[in-house]
Amino acid sequence: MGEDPVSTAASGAAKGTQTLLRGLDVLRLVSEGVSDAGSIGRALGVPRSTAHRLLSSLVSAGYLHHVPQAGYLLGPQLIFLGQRAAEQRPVRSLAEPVLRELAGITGDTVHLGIPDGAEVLYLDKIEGTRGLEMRSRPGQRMPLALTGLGKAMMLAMPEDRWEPLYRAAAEIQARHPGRVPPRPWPDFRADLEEGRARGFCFDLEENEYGIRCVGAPVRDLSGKVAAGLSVASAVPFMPETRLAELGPVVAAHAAEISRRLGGRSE
Amino acid sequence: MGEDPVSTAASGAAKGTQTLLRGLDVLRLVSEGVSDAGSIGRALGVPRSTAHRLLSSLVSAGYLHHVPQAGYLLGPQLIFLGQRAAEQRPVRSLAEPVLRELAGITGDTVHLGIPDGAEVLYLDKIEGTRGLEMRSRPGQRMPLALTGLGKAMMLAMPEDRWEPLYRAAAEIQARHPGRVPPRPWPDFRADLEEGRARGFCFDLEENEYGIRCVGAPVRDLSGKVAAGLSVASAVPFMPETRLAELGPVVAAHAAEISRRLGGRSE
DNA sequence: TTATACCGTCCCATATAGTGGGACATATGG
DNA sequence: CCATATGTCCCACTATATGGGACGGTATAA
Repeated sequence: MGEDPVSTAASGAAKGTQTLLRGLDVLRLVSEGVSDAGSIGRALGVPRSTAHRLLSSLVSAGYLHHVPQAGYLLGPQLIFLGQRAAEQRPVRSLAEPVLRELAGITGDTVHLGIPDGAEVLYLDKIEGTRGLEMRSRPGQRMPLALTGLGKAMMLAMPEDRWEPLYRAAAEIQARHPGRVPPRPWPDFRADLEEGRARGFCFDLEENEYGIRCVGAPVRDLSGKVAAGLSVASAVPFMPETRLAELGPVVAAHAAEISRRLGGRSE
Repeated sequence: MGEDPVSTAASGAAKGTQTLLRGLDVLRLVSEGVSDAGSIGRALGVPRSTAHRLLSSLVSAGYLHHVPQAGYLLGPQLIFLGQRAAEQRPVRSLAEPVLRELAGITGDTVHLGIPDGAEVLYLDKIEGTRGLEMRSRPGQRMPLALTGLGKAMMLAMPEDRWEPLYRAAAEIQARHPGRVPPRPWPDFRADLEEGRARGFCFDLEENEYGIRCVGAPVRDLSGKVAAGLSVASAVPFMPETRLAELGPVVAAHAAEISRRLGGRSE
């Protein structure tokens, strides 16, 4: 049938193992709240019969949970694997206590991410105590140039990578009509250069209206960028003066994580 | 070929969809640190060729990450789904702020779990500030009768379920030589009865040497058990006097979660 | 209340889709 | 330097997933 071009986003014909990929797509659908065999079959373009078989297998393996007259939910095995996946990135475990301390000091939401191609991959998120909720989640991806976190990492990259990353981001943003358009390249570049000089950068509602943040890069012992760190909050909590005093604090915590990365490798 | 009987443990012939189940087994193996196609094929009883095809598919779907000359790691998609899986349990989101407060007050590690058959499923864990690390993880399972958290939930169950749960736990424990053997049934039962009268229960190094904890059950609006809550720490931080004063605090927080469950259903 | 639509579950003939043996290039270690 | 091991690719074979359909139970509509 017709494929909606928005679904699996990137690569179209991922080769190999149809059954496995279908099963994984079932997980994705359930994570989006589709919770009965009929709808899942429809979304996948397969008969209910097939969808049901996949669902049963996933349930029996603990990847899904089936609540009799309610539907399917993501299962405990995914909670477990998700935890493990996060732990397998050494940066994440090393950084966690530092993030927690920073969240405690500032009261705001703290993010940790690593660069992955032209995107930032969110690895951890410590909620602030102001009770406001951000859309970001660990495991999520965003173009590097569009977030404070991503820009923080760009500060520690060679300058010749800036423009391609900016272009990639602008292109993606252009495909989503509702989004905030990125600022012009010269401004963007100037902003990054200022940031590099200071050691930290700002995001003044560029990514999301109403949210401001301060970020700084984490480097490994060779000096290359290993991760990024940001503190985010709603505009009323983030006046210019606070942004300015938060900068060095964030940079210091990023440096502390860098220091810890120097220890053991495992 | 010969199957080692320890591998997939529980259910033998899970019917249906071999390919999918194999793929999921690959995820499990990678989570255990097996990180190359050869070993994975061997552990699964399939040729490298097949293992490689599964691995590639999982990589292309973002469930695994492949580091060229190092091996396979759990991928970002699992971090994302794990997060979602935890959020899809309403208890977890409702309880989190309460857990955090309790962790703040006590300085110790706080666990949240729900009953799942004869086991407790850990849903959330807030680390204490004493810097000691416990083996428990969200997504993990343990027999109900062997943990403070599990016993807390048993307090809110009908008495006729106590003995079968105790037996199930004892049986499992018997299969693991190194573990602490459970106390005799009459003692266990008496302990639970005292606990029910008080509204909270203790775990005095029954599950793990050196760890003591205090737990209390969370009930839904119909009065049935919905979850359990426990505060755990090392013996030096948990003298008898502290256990006694912690009890009512834990019970009060459990009650607060129960109250919050009364709100909306979604 | 009765009627209807939908869901979960199971079965089975068909051919599609996964399988696994093997070959090749590249990288690691002795 | 050679030996070992890993990622990658190919292709004939058949084991395996597929999907049409039927049945019983449950919620929603009439």
